[in-house]
Amino acid sequence: MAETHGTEAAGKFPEGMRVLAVDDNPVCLMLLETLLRRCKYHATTTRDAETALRMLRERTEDFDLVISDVHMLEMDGFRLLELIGLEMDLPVIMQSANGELETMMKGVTHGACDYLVKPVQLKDIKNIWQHVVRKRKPDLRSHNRGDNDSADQKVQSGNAEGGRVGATRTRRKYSRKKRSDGDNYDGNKENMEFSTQKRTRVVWTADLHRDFVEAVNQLGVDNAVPKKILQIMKVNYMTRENIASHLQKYRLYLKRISDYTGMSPDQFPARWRYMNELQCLKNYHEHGRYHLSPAIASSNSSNPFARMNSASAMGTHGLLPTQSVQLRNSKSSLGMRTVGHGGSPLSHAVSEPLRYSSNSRLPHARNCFPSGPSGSSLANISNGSVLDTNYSSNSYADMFCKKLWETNCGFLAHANQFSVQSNCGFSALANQCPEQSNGEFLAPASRFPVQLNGGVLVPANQCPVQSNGGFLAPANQLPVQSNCRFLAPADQFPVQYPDLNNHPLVQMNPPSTNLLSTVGNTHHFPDLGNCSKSWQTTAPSMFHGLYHKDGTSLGPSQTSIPNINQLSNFATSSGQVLMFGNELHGPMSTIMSDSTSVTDFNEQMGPFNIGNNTSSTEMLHRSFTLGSNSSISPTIPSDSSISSTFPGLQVDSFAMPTQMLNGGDTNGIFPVLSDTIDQQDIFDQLDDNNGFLTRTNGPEGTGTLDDIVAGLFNHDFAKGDGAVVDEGQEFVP
DNA sequence: TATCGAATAT
DNA sequence: CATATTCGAT
Repeated sequence: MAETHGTEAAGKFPEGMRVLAVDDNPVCLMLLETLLRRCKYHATTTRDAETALRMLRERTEDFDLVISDVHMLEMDGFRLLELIGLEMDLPVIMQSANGELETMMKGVTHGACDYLVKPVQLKDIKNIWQHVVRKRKPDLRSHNRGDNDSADQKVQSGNAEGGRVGATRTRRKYSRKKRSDGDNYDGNKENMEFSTQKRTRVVWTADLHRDFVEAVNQLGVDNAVPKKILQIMKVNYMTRENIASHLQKYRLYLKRISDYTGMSPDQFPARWRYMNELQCLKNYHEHGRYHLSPAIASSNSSNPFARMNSASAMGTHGLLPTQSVQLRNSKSSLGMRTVGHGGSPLSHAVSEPLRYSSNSRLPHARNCFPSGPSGSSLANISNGSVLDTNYSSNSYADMFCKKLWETNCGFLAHANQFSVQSNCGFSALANQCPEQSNGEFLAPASRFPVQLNGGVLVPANQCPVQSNGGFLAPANQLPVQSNCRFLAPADQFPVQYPDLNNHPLVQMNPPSTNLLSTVGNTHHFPDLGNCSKSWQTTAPSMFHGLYHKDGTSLGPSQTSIPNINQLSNFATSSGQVLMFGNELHGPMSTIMSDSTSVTDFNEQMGPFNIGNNTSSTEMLHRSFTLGSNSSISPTIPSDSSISSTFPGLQVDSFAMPTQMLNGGDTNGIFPVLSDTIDQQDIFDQLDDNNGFLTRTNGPEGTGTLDDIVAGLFNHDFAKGDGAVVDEGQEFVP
């Protein structure tokens, strides 16, 4: 059989193969080394396993294969074998003078790819390179199955899944379905039990998941079945079962989304874009401008709505309604989980939610709690600071958003409340809607939110001509919005509200840190050394109950929390919904390709990102770490993302609000002027955000935090009804 | 621990 | 194939 050597094919492999030889017997070791050299391998020798392990750990990639004696003083060869099997993916050959079958069996079942009986001879050593090849090219082995390759034989004979033994870690090592293979299952079972090699599982990386989602989209959610998905994905090491398992989880995830929104998953792009545009409008209203980025805006930068090509707009952050959390320790996620916000202080206080099915752990309201703006909570609100405490969760932010949309942004508004439409609204310009033979107009996708198919036929008589010559497309012409008009009256727009009348109790911990020293209403940050930055508080709170008696910030130790069950359906540990955006990437591509990158005020400005998980303590630390003026401060994260987004861009080492960096794609958030990031602008935004969160002198009902929180609790704090939350007390509205 | 993601069973 | 249960982690 012609062996393929993979990457070595071009070279002289196996010549120069790097072998680490371990034997505490110097004579044996020397003999082994000699043999290795004679085979033109590159041999490294050591007399103790500890050293070998250290060498391997430090530079795994410098070795191709390990030969170890079984009987050694300090560390048994089997132990070494085990550790190598666990930590790295190297072929290991055991050798000993003991030719007992039992010992050899132990070696092989513990993951050794070969077992040599001393005295080792040249012919034994000559062929060991095959183990390396096999290890590196797992798919070769399926072809090898049944081949009479001598080195193969030994390995395969003890294992039903010889074709997969020793596969790289991301590959399945064995599979029960192979039971029906016909060969000796009992023996295999034993091997499984004895095997000390890490059991390999498919790890769904973001990339894999993206491919998966693409495949699902390609097939259509309803038609997507594991087998077809697998075919499209073309991942040779995965089984249909792997896909099925993931699909199961993915469907549950989609279900959570639709439960949350009342929309089917494919309706999301519309909603999303709508939110985005509302945000844009809001920014425009408040600031009278859009932030166009000369560095990144393309030629048709006059289209202020076409900014779907930012990661934030794509949903990696920001515009997605923020989430409440199911409290638990953080873990990585593909975004398909119920939980979020790692390290919540409440994690110990909650129990596992009801499990209707083990893969669908539907969140129980009890496991969720709302919190305030980024890194803050009621405690922070109470003293007017926006500092971190241990509270973190997003559902307040969510409600906050909704309130703001309602009161400020016209989320539930009629079309005529979108004044910006007069120049750049949702209406399609007539000359961009080619008339069809049937008298209808084909609106370009970029003008309408959900035209996954590249356009929509808008009957002319349903598109009232606007003063600018555009047509206002009614939502019912937009395919995905079957149950609501795009510019619909409020009652037709399915905004999800939390059930504020149902308040399960949730334990809340008081903040564990108090980094602040308070001077007047300005907070200083002692941890920051010489840093002169301070955080101006802007608003005292009406929530007196949240003050500690001595005036320091204190959160409620127990309070009533609105039932936010509806909001708890998706969350990620970072407050981001990573895969969500990715999933939309495909459907959105039509829009994106016809879009212009526009830097708006970042998500911080609006309500959407308030629930960012980035603790503001951390943020402040980073933000106000003042670097030298000559280089990028290492404390600034995401430098690389900046520079990759803006090649050649000089980033001054100023205080960079981390949260902005985290808050989305730089395309979407950085005010970029003349190829430099405008520091002042960032701080302006930051200040504005802070003010936005905490101002008290806004128009009535326009979304001061107190207004909103009061609203959440159905309680008129403004009337001075007094504290409702106190330490150890239950809040009764 | 509780509870995840993936594997496996039904 | 869909759904439920189990498994192996952390």
